[in-house]
Amino acid sequence: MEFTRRLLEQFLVLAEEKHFGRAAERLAMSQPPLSQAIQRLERGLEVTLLDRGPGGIRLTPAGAAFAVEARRLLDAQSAAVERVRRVARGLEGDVRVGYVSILSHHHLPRLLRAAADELPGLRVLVHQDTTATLVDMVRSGTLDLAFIRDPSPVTDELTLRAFADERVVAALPHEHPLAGADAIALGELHADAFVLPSSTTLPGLAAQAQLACRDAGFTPRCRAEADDLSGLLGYIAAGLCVGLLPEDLRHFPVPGIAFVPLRETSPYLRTTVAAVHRPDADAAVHRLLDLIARQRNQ
Amino acid sequence: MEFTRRLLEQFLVLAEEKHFGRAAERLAMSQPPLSQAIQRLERGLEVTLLDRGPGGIRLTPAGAAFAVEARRLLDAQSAAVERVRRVARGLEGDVRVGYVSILSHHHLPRLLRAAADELPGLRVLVHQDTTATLVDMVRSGTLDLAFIRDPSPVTDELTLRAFADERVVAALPHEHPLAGADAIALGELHADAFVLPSSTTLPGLAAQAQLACRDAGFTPRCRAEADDLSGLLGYIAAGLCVGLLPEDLRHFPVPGIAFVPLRETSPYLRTTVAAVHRPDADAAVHRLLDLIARQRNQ
DNA sequence: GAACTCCATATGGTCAACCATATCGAAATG
DNA sequence: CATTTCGATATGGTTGACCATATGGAGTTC
Repeated sequence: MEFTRRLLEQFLVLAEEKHFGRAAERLAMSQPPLSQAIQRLERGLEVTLLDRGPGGIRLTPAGAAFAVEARRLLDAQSAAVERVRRVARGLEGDVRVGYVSILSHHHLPRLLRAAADELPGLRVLVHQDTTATLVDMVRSGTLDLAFIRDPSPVTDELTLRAFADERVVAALPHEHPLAGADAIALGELHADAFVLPSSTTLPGLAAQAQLACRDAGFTPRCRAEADDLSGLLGYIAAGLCVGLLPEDLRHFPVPGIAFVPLRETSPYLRTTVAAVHRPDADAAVHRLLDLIARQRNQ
Repeated sequence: MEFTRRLLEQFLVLAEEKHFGRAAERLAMSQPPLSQAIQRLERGLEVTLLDRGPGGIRLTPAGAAFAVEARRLLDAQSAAVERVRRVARGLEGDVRVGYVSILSHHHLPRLLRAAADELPGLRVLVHQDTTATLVDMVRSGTLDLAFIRDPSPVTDELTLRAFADERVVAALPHEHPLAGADAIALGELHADAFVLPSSTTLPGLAAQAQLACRDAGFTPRCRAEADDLSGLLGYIAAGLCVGLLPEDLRHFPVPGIAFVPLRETSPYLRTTVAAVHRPDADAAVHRLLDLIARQRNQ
């Protein structure tokens, strides 16, 4: 016994019409095969669905129940097909997204909000980790997509898309003598203690800071390293260190910290946000990437 | 495109094995037709379900989604069949049951409790009305089953099953001089005012009371008629009337009323409870009737 | 009782589903 | 480069699903 859509439809029409002849007409077929189809159905279910009285037919209670179930089965099938097609088109489903801590306050929430608005069927599962680990997870397929601050460790078969290019600015405690300046030269910080992103979490940003300072004629005294954003900002807000950080942190006002632009225009004082994914990423990932690209143009 | 159970099963096994050869083996078929079946499925859905990489296959996100949906569809089908069969066997479904008010305190709740225990899948929809209306509703198919006190109006094609035969006893206000007696003769009430069931609601019981009194040598003075049980009992408890009522009302102690057996053994002083239904009633009704029959033997 | 209604049965034809065997082609392996 | 692995393709056969027309048979109606 197979519950062909056709068979279910035949029964449903018959249940409505309560008349083999009229039902057959609506089904664009002749009456005898409809009789046979319903008989097959009843034999398959081992249940009598109709009371064939003279002058027409009536549904048995089982028949009425099956009419409901048949409708449900048809709907369930259509829904299943719809769902699968939406998943295939990337309009529904799960996307596992990784990100580094430093993006958690601005770029990530912006993306999540946009995704929720424009791709409400998508479930974005987020995971924070170090740059290297994220890249490995994308490579191995544990993540579909990762947002990193620094493309340096991405060398091989992965696809990389930069989507924000920002200046690095000085992050100073409010009590720092230069905290009120419009702009400063990096060299003015040569005597300060620095907090740097840990080289495992954000290798690129840490290295860039070193190089920028070298170009400015000094080696930064590194008092602390921090794994994550709140660690970095904590040291600065506490007045213990100064930092060199992407200017997007401005969007997230932290009490006790002033962000001051630098006069230098070195490539070491610029930083990008990039999305990494496997080139064979599925449709949902591409939807997300498109969304990012569109956002950038706004 | 039809979602044959076979086809869904084929996909599910393949999704588990991730290998056409092994899946085909488990499905007791050779590999090529399995390939074709999956291709048909993909063409039908217009969705790629598998990534055929060298060294095996992987499910696409849509494929994974469809695996879930396929399992659901199969389960839904089985559930539908199960449900319909249970309805056909009378283990599930709705039964519309009518009853007269006088049964509401004892016989009906007993039945409902027993039904809930032994036929938990059955939904019993109850409706209270007069005897005549109930019988009409059963005849017309508005009700499946009705419990009445008095079979008199059931004359035609309906089936009747008596399931309780009880004495009629005197219902006296506590302050009545005979309220404390072990038993009384009906004649002792010849001077009392009576409350009788209304002749529309319970025609049999009203007529029986009249006849019993006539046999005892007097015509009862009827001070009141009541449509329902609380009306009847209300008049008695208020001390305004005496009544002749089925002894099952004892099970429902009413403050202010004493039930006193009668010495007479007239057929007019016996009353039955009966179930009425159409002879072609469905399985659920017969389950209920069987349940009543079994209860009676306990 | 003749005509009619309505569903069941009988018979036959078409076609797609389903399966098998044999073979191909691409990629990985040693 | 030969071999192996693994899925796709080619070809052919069987079967059941599905439909049509013609007919039967029970019950109703005039």
